[in-house]
Amino acid sequence: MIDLNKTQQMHEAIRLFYFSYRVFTERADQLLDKRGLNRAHHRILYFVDQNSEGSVGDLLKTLAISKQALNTPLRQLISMGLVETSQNKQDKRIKILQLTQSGSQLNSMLTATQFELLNSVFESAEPAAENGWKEIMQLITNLEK
Amino acid sequence: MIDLNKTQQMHEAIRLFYFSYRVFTERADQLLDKRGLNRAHHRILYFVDQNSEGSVGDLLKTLAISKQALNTPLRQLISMGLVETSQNKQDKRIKILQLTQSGSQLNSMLTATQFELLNSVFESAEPAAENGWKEIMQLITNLEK
DNA sequence: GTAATAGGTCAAATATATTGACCTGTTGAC
DNA sequence: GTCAACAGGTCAATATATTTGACCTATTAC
Repeated sequence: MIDLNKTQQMHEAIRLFYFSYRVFTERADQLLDKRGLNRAHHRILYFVDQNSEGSVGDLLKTLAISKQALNTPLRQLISMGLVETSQNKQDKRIKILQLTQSGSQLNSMLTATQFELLNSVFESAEPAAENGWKEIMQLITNLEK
Repeated sequence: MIDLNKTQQMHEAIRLFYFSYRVFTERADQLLDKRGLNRAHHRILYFVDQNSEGSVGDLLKTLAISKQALNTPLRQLISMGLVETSQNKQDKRIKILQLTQSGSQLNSMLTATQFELLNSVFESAEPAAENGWKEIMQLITNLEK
């Protein structure tokens, strides 16, 4: 027998993924826009913060974009004094990326809006929901080849 | 006291959202690309299917884009015979959108890859995880103003 | 009869990303 | 020491997305 209910549930899950991601990024996008920045800049700030002292190549792998696509927003962040670079001592070809103090401050502000959103949702949900959500998201992430 | 652990967990949640969404859309994007279509076309197919006999205006509200941005991909789908239009009997200004048989077929194919992904993840996770995930996603979606 | 609505289109501007080609400087293998 | 490989950067051409603004046709509502 065809499980129509299951099909409906799956459609619901797909819709939830789409809308929730949109809501999730909305506030940070607005804040970025005020400074002439966009989601690409946010991702750079976020991952440079998370992988402090990482190289340009590391960032390219993480974001899975071309180096030309990274170049423009990264250069802007550097010239705005939000990201600073240094040289790897062992291998001088490698450029190390780090947030400056103001870069860190902006990143914290952006991230805070997403913190608050997740936090409020985790708190208003059933106690088990947070872990369930994380488990599912982790499993999906792990599917990446 | 500052809860560093909490901060780390929140960072982890943000990262999970980013990567899982990327993985989630990856396969469908590849299939679309083979036909010269993209995610925008997919969204149209998906929401026209979900809200069958909905109007152009309904679709615009759902997708939250400008009518000019909708126009091109929608026109392409119509000329490819994937979406068909008809007129609302009560109000002739309103154009009703529906998937054709081949539009429905393509949509099913695309959606199937996301079904399979979610299904396999829901099945390999703890039994409670699926509902937890849905609850969280629903709560986030409901935050939309 | 006139304003509002649903939908469509042209145009200009902007943004985003891609591929390809080529450059500098550094490292590592031999 | 030479030379290939690598990390990073840049120019150019192209494609694609998406926005705002202006304006158009039908149709409907008052």
